[in-house]
Amino acid sequence: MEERKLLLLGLLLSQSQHGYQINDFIEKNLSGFVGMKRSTAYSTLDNLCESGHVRMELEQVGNRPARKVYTLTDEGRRLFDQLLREYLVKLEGFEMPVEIALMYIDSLEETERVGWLSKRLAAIDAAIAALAATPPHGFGVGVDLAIGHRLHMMRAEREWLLNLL
Amino acid sequence: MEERKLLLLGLLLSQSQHGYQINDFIEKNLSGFVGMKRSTAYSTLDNLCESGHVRMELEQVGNRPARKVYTLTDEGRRLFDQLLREYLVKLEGFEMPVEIALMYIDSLEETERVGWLSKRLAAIDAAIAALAATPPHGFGVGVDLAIGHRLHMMRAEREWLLNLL
DNA sequence: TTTTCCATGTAACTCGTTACATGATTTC
DNA sequence: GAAATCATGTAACGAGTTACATGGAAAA
Repeated sequence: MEERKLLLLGLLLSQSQHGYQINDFIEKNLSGFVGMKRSTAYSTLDNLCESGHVRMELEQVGNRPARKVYTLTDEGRRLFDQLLREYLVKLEGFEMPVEIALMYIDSLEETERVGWLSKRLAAIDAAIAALAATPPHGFGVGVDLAIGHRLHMMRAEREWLLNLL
Repeated sequence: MEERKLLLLGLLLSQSQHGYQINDFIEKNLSGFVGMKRSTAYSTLDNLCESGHVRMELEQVGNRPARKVYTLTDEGRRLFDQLLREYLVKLEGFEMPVEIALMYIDSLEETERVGWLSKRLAAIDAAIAALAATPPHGFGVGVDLAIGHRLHMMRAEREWLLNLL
């Protein structure tokens, strides 16, 4: 959850926003990069509110369901600072499901082995192409940096696969 | 869960084993690579038993708690084959928590930014050294292949960090 | 007028971890 | 006699997803 919290707190750094707005931003600008679902954002925002890291105000527009506008509090800013540093050094995420499969790859025959690895290669190529095609957002240098990181890691896998094949 | 199932089914491929034995093997040979906890293994084995993918037999040795010896069934073998192929192509695990932090890295001042990134670099170096030092197990080519993959990915991050700094 | 967008949620479920509990046996 | 090892679990919790539910407003 802490990871999602960091994401949300960060999005509230620059401006107060309501839940839908945040989800919208994520979907339109970060989909394919961040995989947080709508309901998760809503309930994480609730939690942050309960813990006092964000403040919530209702905003009525016409006859629609009231918007819940969230604003970062001082404690929220402090939590952000802490989580940012924590995740910057935290070494997690290197475990990849594919590695479990690789452990047992010699239970496949040569031809099939090559076939599935090639399939993986094609999938990675597609993912790289998709991510590389997303335009820079002007949201900040950091986002492009983060996407650059992801691309670098995917290219590394690609290289590894090619070498194996 | 499917990922853990693949791991356990795979360990039962070569021979029937009881829970403690499996946990022991993982701890002694795969710790630092696979992060599955003991209770998780026990309950996953239970599930596999209920679903008929493994068969369980009790084995009494002296006065101790009976060993539960698990054996792969035909359906279990089929599940293994399916999961193996599935995870071989599945593109997941590229999301890394650090990337969320990277998105917001420009909220740190130059000096601190460099400091934390250097810390990460040191942590990665340590992790690489630890993993590279684990001896080959003779368990199968696959395990070394999987560890090689992990090492490759960690070195890729290291490279990326160095380039950034 | 039908579809899409706006804006929120809840309930049920899965997955996994943590901490706890038990009790015999072997080793120091 | 104390500590580590053998061998199993359960209960409670946390995090997240899925599917479902609502209902007005704008656009096609």
